[in-house]
Amino acid sequence: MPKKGPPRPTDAELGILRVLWQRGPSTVREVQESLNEARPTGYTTVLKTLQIMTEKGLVRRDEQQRAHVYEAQFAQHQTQRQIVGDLLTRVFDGSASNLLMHALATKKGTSAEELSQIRDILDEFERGGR
Amino acid sequence: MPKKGPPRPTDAELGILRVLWQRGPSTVREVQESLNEARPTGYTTVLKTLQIMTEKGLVRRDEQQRAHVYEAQFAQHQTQRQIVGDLLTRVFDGSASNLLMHALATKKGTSAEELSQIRDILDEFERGGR
DNA sequence: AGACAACTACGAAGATTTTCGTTGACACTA
DNA sequence: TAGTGTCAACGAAAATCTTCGTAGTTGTCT
Repeated sequence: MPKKGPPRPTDAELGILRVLWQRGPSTVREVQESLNEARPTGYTTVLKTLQIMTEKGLVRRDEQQRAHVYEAQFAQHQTQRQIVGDLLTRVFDGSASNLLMHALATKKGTSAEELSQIRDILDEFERGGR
Repeated sequence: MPKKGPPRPTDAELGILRVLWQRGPSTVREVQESLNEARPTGYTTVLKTLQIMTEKGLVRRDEQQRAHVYEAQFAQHQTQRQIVGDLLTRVFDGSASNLLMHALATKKGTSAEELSQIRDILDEFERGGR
């Protein structure tokens, strides 16, 4: 059986996904203008990437309107989970504690709030864990 | 000033780095045989990648012996930190708690040991933190 | 209808990544 | 010294990623 998950998005694709997650379903123009604020990006560049992403199944396309509307196929948290899972095995030998340690190390200014938030996650995971 | 950090290793490069971190300084042959166990990889493929990695500064090469000896330029934890830092900003908007949450979610079978280990890290980070 | 603007589709170029075949150098051995 | 095996170097092919120019279509305005 072809049991295939979605491919890992590339850097450019991830940039587009972030826009779609933030804005919701959007036209090419809207995505392009959003990306343009951070970094100059041509219209056809965004269009082409979105077409490829459609082929890959990373986004869905609604062709009802003249300007097609694109929407992320997977929720942000799903994609985040996939990417982290991949990283966990490829870079950290599956050790979540190792991962966290390095994550904290990169952020000198981790707030107390964030730390207690992490503890909450641990508590919940321990309790309901399964 | 050209203040440039090392480039993010590609997938194939990361596979080689993992071998070098595990084995220590190694010849092309040794790396190739090690990689071969997990996935068939040609000798010249490994050699070429190591040459490119040398150009990029990801590995150092000792040409004293006939069979050159390669060594990772950066310690494993340095590279791990770099990769996580990159991921944190590109995928998680800098939220370490978010990152951890998704990391735990991918691993159903996170052991109690691992959880307490994470707590230890938090404690230490909070104490010595900054 | 004619002109104009916005859009999609197509193709291709340039860059990077990954793989491998071939060549020539070097060392060991019979 | 001739033969055999191992090695680095080189180039190139295949795949993927990223960008963009061009063409053709559709909708709108006058």
